[in-house]
Amino acid sequence: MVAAVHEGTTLKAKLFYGFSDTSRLSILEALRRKPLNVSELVQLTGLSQSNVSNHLGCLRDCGLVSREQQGRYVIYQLSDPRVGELLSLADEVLADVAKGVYECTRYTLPEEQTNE
Amino acid sequence: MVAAVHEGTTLKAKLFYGFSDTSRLSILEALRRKPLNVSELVQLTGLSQSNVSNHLGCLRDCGLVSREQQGRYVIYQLSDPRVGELLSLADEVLADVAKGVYECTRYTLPEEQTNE
DNA sequence: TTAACATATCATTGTATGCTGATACGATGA
DNA sequence: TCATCGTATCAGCATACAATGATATGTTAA
Repeated sequence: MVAAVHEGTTLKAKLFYGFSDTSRLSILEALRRKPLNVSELVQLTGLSQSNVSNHLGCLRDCGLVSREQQGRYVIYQLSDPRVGELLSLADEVLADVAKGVYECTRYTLPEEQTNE
Repeated sequence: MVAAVHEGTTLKAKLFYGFSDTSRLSILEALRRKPLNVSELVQLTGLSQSNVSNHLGCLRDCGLVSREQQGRYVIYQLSDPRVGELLSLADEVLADVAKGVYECTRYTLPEEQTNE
């Protein structure tokens, strides 16, 4: 390991990493529509409470979502509209590249769950 | 695990995962400027040949880069201009959110390598 | 065919991290 | 204060995957 990895590259990798997990993506997609508290997110995503909380902590640390306490609820929302834009652009790219991604066997699909 | 994870979400996660590694990002950033063969990428990124080849295989499987054999060289290039756009948009988002991502301790920084 | 170069693949290993269950913390209302 | 609800944190486990080194495949030229 000798090469220069721009600081920017490291940051970008971390940013993308925030989006690279189905659980976190589900959370972000949900928040894209409107702010939600943790319980609502648990309901919508079907993830465990601790799991959601963990991912929220991570997303918050990275500045992708912001947090506001309201009574005993904590409301989360996207901290920047461009977070949503990134998701949209990804959708567009996927519209063309989807087949490739779909067939990509290098990463493990967490088993296709195509209900909804 | 009961909840529905849209197929689209899974795909998006995989797409982002392609961008979530400094090695792959370095490769993509390099290809963003112009098509390159593997040896050039090895040189530019400082990664080992097998490592670069592995990542290229992954990026290719996912449809993010395309491959063209030219004599004994294999030229790689971004398969879609929007791949570059995603990188640009990420840069923009980072311009505002960078501090947060930088200080995000949930993910391990592969030790800051800020030379270049 | 053989040598030399370019790229791809494979097995292995270490590590990072997602998930779970239990528990702690915090806020509200009785 | 106590009970309850909502959220956060922690330890442990299982697993995915990045990196390495060795080797295989493929291409060109002599």
